[in-house]
Amino acid sequence: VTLQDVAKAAMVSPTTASYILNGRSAEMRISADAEVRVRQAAERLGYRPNRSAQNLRTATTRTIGLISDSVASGHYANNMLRGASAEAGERGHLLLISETGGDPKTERDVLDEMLDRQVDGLIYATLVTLEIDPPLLPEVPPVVLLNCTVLGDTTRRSVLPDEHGGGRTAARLLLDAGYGERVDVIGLDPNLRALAGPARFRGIVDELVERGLPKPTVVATDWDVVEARTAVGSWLREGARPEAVICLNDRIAMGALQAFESAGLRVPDDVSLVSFDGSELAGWLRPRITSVTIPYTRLGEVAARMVLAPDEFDSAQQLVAMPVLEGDSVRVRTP
Amino acid sequence: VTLQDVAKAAMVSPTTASYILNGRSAEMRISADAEVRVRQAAERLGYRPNRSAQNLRTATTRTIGLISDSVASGHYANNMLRGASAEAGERGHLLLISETGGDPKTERDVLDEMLDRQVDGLIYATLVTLEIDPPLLPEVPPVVLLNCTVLGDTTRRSVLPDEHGGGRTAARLLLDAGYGERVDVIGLDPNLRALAGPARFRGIVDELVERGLPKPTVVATDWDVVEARTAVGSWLREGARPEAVICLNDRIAMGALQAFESAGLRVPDDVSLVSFDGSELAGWLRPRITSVTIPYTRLGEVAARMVLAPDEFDSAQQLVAMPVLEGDSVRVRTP
DNA sequence: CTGTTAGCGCCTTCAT
DNA sequence: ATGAAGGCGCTAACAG
Repeated sequence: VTLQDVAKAAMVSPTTASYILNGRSAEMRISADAEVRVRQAAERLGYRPNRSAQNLRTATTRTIGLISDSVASGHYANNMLRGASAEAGERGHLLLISETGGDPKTERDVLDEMLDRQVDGLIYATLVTLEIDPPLLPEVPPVVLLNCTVLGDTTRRSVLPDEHGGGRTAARLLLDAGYGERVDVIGLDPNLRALAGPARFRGIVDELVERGLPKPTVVATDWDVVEARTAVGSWLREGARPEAVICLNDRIAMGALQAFESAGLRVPDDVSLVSFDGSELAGWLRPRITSVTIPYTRLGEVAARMVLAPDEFDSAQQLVAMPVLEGDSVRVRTP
Repeated sequence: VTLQDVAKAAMVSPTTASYILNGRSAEMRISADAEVRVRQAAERLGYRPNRSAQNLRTATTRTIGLISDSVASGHYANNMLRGASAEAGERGHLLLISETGGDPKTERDVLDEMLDRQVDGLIYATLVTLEIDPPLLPEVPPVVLLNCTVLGDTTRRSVLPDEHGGGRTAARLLLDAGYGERVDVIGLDPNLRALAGPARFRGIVDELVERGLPKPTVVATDWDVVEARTAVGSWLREGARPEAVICLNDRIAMGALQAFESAGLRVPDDVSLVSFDGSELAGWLRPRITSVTIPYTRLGEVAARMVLAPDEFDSAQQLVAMPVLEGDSVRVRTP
């Protein structure tokens, strides 16, 4: 059942029907009578516009493409998808997704594929926050970088968690609880390509230093439960007596927790702990970990909004705040 | 740059160009000369077919829609997306996704939206394995149910993990290690709508009973770390002395582990443990948990394949085997 | 206020 | 072996 049919049934021309069904009857001053007839006919015949035809005609698809290295595989990052999808849906768009596995060739192919399909916008997302070398992204349709940024390019739109601010938050959490003389940071790994760790660390340092407090000591470890357990274990065996630690993510926190436990240290009684990510894991551990959350859903939402309504943003670079997920891993210090 | 342009540049008619570019030159016996000219022209001009036009003309979009209650939010289930996307990609299709949050109204809207867009197939996925009341799904395009099934409908295509077989596997894991007189199952929750628990349990029971072993005892608990910890805790306090337990999922295993530890029971020295899901969590725990894995990626792949190539399947109901993720939580019993 | 007309870019039957 | 012509369903000038 085509627009023609509806028009015929309502005894108007296709044009009139088109305008009415697209909610533009006002600007054409169409008779209320015709309007009703058309709407009823459409309803009665179960008319649905043919999107392919509309697409061809308008060179627009109400579709936004999301290319990712592996967003849909990450265990939390998928919330980015959810957020983006929801926001896109709000605005009458659907999400076309594809993963590249990080392979540049597939990346190009997928990109072309999406452009061929005339997506109205593109989100280029990475699982882990990082700096990328500019892939050959077009200027039209609008592209937004999600969870990544192009080194030194401030004009390219991008959405990132405010890791630095998150670092400050984490530090403040401990400072407010009375710790300050010494804060230990677990998990800085100089080898990682990811931006998150260093940014979080700088945030922590800045917060401490601004208050005239000493820089934190650092325990290096991979971002992995088992590695962290081992690293913290030997650190403790070397005689460390931490009172307040910041783990650079929840998996490290889990490993640290296990190590503390093995060493007879109790959280939060003997050592207070704060971490990052705000994953479900933080809530599963005992005690529940207080964690500075990566706002994945929000990131996705903002990215989609940025694609569909760039004008609603003043800056091309959007930092999304990292809220705190409260747990029971911080004890207020009583002197 | 349109097909016209290419044809003109190659000095052939659009028809000829079309046939060549669609790899159908053979069936039209087009001159090798023309073929080369067209291909070169296309290459030189950077010709890309207009998908919208093709869509309109062929009433086909090389697109498959994936509607889910919240797949993209689950912490592992997103691998379904990955699998589906990869398989679709293999076959030259892109995935159009949308979440409904389980709301029937949005569900209908999204469905219509996808049909309007002429998707070539649909996957209807649920995060948790369950039986659903038939939503108003069409017969065309082909629809495949992913991780869910319509009560009593055996014609409807669906893809599910073989939970029952997984239950057997879990039981066998323990039996092969020398346990058998008593196996305890933790996590059966009669209130849950999900199919997985009961199916896993039946698999376990069947395996035991077939070998003439007693039925397992059951500890009821929610599928949640904290609940499980509490439930197992009181179970132990009531005097239970388990030797071999099957946790109905990894989060329960985590809770149970914590409870065992609190009670001074060590895994696997004092009690052997097997669980389900095969999530990353299983590898993070100490000891690493041996877990019967939900093959999410595979499920997604199979679903996509089923949509695009139904003929490759003999049965409408596909059960995907649940492989074992080996951990260190089972000790071979020495009598 | 409404209808006529002309494509959007491609595929495909039919004629040559 | 190739070209001409029509139409997929819709929108938007332009006329009335």
